[in-house]
Amino acid sequence: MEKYDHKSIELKWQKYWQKEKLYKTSETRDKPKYYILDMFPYPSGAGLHVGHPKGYIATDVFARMKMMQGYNVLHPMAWDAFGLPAENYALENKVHPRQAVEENIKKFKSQLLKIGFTYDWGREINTTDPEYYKWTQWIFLQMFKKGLAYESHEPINWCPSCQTGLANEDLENGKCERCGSEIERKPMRQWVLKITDYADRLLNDLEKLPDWEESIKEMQRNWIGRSEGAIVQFSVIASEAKQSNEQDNKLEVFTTRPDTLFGCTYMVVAPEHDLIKNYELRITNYGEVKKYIEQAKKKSDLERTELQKEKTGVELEGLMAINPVNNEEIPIFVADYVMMDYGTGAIMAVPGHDERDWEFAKKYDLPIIEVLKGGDVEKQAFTSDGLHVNSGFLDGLDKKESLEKIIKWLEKNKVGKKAVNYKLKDWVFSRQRYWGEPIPIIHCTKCGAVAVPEKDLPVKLPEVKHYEPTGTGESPLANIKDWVNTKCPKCGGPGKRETNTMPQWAGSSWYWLRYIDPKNDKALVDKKKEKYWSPVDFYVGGAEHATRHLIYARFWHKFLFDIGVVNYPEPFTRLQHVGLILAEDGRKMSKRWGNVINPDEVVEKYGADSLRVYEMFMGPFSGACAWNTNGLIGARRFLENVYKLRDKKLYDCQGGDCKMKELGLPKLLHKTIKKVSEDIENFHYNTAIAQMMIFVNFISGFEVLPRGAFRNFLKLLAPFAPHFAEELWHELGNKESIFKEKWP
RNA sequence: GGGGAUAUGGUGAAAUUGGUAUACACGCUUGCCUUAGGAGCAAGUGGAGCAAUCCGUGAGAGUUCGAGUCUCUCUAUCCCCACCA
Repeated sequence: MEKYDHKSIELKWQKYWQKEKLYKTSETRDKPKYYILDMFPYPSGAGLHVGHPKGYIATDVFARMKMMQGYNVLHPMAWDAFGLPAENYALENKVHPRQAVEENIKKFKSQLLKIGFTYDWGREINTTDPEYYKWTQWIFLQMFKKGLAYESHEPINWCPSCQTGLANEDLENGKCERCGSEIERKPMRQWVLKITDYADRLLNDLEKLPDWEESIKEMQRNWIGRSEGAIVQFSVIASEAKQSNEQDNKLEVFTTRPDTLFGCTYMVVAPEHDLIKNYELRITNYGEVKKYIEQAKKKSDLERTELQKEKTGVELEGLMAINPVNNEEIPIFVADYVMMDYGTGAIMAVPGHDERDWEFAKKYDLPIIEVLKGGDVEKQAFTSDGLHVNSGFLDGLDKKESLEKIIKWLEKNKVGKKAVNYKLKDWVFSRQRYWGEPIPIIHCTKCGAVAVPEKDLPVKLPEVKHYEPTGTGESPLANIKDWVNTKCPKCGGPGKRETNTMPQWAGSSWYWLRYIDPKNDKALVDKKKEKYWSPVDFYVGGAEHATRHLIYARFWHKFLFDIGVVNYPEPFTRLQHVGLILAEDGRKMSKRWGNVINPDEVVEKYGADSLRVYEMFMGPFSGACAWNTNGLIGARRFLENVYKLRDKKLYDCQGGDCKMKELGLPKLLHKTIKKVSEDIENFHYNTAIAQMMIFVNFISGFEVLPRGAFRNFLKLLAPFAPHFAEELWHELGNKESIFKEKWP
């Protein structure tokens, strides 16, 4: 009895597959296609830990089954290598980011190669390759031409530690998602992408994605945050100007409940609101107001939201607003419980029916009017629905009727209109860092921001002596004078290059298209090839990308669809998220805790096939699960039990006459084939493996084994333990790869 | 505060349309064989009891001949968002 020697087996078949070019994607389009995609990794300095390959193994099992089922399979892998992690790693280790990325990719790739994936490495791409980011820049230019990329001077999120601006999506509880620093608001020039133009389509088209997990779709819906309501205009008057008939200004608010307008007894603006600056000379207590604003500014976003215990604010004395529905004069406050980010940065306060407004009104002794029946507004805000009272022409109506009526009234009197508001903000698209795609724009004093002509793409990232962030709000590129100074492509006069770079998410927002046609230098992707391969049939990756990468990716794809580059409006037909693998101690695997397990060691000691079987057997695929070395040994033991089957005497069933028929073997085999096939399709890998174990436990008890049953079993096992199955397959006397066989 | 998910042995977890709860694996117990280190093999393993038997899927109610599964209420944990107007 020979011992199962995983090392020689795995090496042997990896070489064989490479030699036979078994995983090269076919260029012919004569078979049905299946495009299965992993979220590609950042090649960080730490290398892979055993959690990373879980999703890759799952897609690999799936891809192998689809191959055997006769599909033309596209299963590629690449590197998302721009962005802060790579740059920070480079700074820490005092090497150039390009060099760091090269080394890290080498390391990652060697780790992946050992696990035996079906990746077609001929389609490997790298987002930092100029031939790749040429097209990232090209997409930006198309957006610029369509007015979807614009410059803004609005205050944005600034991370003082990473020294760069960030998008809303890059924050976590008011802190930098990457380094945990509290972010500041900083007004600065930024490139912004108008993702809000696509908000409705990004939301509505989720309905066309039945094979996306509901939880991910729900996260996207919440992130887009559509709410229907109305914009209402209030006139603002300054008491000193009353007689002089000074033209009044308007203060606009967004509300989902315009029907409660009769209950509005005061207004609040956010500390950053323009109204305050515009009325500086009319606000009689401007000093006090200014002091309050300064204090509010000092508080980070975090403090502003965390200190919910007591609301604060200051009245803008000398100003009054007119409630358009009853012409009542009401006071205006500045208070930091109103956020500049959401709606118009101002609210109409209805203290009878909103808890925050009620709390504020109680504190500052403001009138509370009941306009919905059903509660006691003296005791607390009544936030449920009720019939309207004290509401003039809305009295006696319910929510639906009164909303319709008030919106009609607002529109007729030109003091408001029906409106939709989104939580989604335009995508702040520039970073003041070195390691990113240069934004292909030239600034000219005469012509303004001018697109770099397409023939001059890519705008290559120049070499620079110091790529540390400057901290001045300018990227390190700004110091390279001979790169910055150039000619305006429009008028030929002196121009300066844009020195901001693109955010980390740019390169990953379209990469699945490049795999289809990786070497094309005439177009981003050949449209005929795209029509065949797109959309991605199955996309597997971490849930943490639900509201960033997956929204950005859908946005870019829809844009490319609109300008005719691609044939389909949605990029990913089916989406599945991977559950984390935690460390043995139940915590996240991290260098910090010293609990990281390197797949190289596992492969060395137990073999890639054991690793693959174990990770698929751990539990339901989308659930988090702690690593357990004993469980891994269990997987190895299963393979050893299969290995022992080699010692059994094989016999051929003649004309359906199987000696083991009475024992129920054919029935069990068919059940196993059915269960494994269905479970792979549904990503229930743990039960697929359990069923194979049942099969092996059963046949282990006999001295003989029907050859056909063993052949079929090996085919079922092959996607999970490819080297192992290939070895036993060839031992049976087969000359071709088991992956060229038909799935049972 | 809003949204989503989950809750079954010592552990990871199974259980078609409601139909023998705990498959498969880990761990543990006992024995055998060996005696250097991921050992192997055999038997056992939800709880209580000598036993027949009784009790068991977070808690409580309901529908049903029958509920882990369906309905309602509650509790706990996890994830996402959050002073969202």
